[in-house]
Amino acid sequence: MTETPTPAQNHFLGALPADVHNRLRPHLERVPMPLGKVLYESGDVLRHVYFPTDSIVSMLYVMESGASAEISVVGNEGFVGVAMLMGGNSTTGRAVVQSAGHAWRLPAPRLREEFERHGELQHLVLRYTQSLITQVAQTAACNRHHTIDQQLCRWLLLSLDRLPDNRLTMTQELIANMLGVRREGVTEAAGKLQRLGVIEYSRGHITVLDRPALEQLSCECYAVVKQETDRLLPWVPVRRVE
Amino acid sequence: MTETPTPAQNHFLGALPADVHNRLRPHLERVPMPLGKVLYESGDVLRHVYFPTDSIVSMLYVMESGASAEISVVGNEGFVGVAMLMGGNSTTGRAVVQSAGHAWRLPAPRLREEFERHGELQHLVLRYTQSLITQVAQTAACNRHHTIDQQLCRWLLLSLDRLPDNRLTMTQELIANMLGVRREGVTEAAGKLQRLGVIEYSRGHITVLDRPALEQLSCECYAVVKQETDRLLPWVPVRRVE
DNA sequence: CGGTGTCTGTTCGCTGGCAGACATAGGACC
DNA sequence: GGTCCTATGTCTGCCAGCGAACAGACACCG
Repeated sequence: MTETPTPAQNHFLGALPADVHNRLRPHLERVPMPLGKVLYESGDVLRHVYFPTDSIVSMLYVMESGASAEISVVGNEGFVGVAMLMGGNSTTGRAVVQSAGHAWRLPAPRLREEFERHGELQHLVLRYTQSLITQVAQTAACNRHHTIDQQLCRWLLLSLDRLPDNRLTMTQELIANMLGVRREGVTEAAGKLQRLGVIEYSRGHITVLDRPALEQLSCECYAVVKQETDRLLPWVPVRRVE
Repeated sequence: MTETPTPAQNHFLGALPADVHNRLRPHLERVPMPLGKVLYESGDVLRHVYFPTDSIVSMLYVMESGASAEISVVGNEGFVGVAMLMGGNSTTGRAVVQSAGHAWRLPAPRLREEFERHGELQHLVLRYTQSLITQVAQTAACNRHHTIDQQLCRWLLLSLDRLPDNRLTMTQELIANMLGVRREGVTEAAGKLQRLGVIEYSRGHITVLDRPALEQLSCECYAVVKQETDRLLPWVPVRRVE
């Protein structure tokens, strides 16, 4: 990402008509997204929305016991803060930066204003919301029925689709938190993938060597979500299989 | 339910301003909702939306393996077919009548027209959508971390809130499908509740005897969803604790 | 260069829930 | 009243994933 940063590096922003873009542009601010940064805590009022370019944000639910589970992932295909437009102004769950990078930040009232013009932006937001619901729902079913091995593959693929290359920076501990399983479980699953030559990793750096194999080993959930997302968000460039 | 049926028996319809109600009323048709009826199959184009009065509809995801999992529940607080308004026109997942009764049915285009007036109906729909997302997300986390025992309690409470009395008509087999677990698991969990005197059941008829106990035994997920739903849908009468 | 903290690998025992198989029992229907 | 079906109860393996504990190993920092 050495090119000049532009809002269009976020595909949602890139899909907006020129007039909408021009209205929002003055209020968009490029901000760094350091790993682990918490954008919203459960119950917070949403002051800004974030359009990631090369970063990834996870929505996490944290239970009373302290256990957590990832609900959905947001990368350069969408934005963080949908709840703000739905009338609730706040959200259950926590938004955490899961992969460091940058995002464009917009004050919540600016997005709301534009949403209430009932124009193209509203259509896009609603479609995006629908794709989010699909993702969350599939996660629910996946959590019920699939093994850690399968879910790890799904999760790697989801992340990969939102990153510029085939290398991820994240520890097994972090992945375990996202999947809502023990770190040891991830170690074991990742070990299998490593032995199969599908991935390679060391101390927080994962390189995907064989993406097709990953898709093979993943549960159906990845493909289901991807297909529905591509249908609902036709503006997101479909990633070539490497 | 011996009173004359009116649309307002569905609280969502009941919350609409008079003018909106008057526009929709001629197109509303009261239909029976027999147990097990499939309203939508995965991928179907949505032709109608359904506003349950005394019935309950479950959104199910069915996996390739045939295993299923309930994603969300809809009763007299909302309606089935949100996806139609979000721009996708179809859903992933299946909508099944989980508790027999009736609903008001509206042709999808009529609802869409009204939605696109950007008036009060749109606001209500968006808030309702937000509450659905919360429910689905909490289900995902619940599926990951909680036991069958806890989930059964949660599920009974969710159903109870949507029914006129404290009696449910549903077999353990059916509940197992909803929770995405084996029938034997439900038998065991229900047996415990029966022994504790919390419920009573025989051959598909469940009577809840001690609702507070049920809330005690349930995981936090019920309360979380309920609280957020009450916040987002203030028009739904809060049910007194019996 | 050595120390310290972070990340990863591995082990042991335990339990929740699965798979399958089968026994019983209340209703419904003839 | 008998027969059959559906709903429920229970059992025997079995395994994935948990909890806890610990050992090596790389990486950075002073």
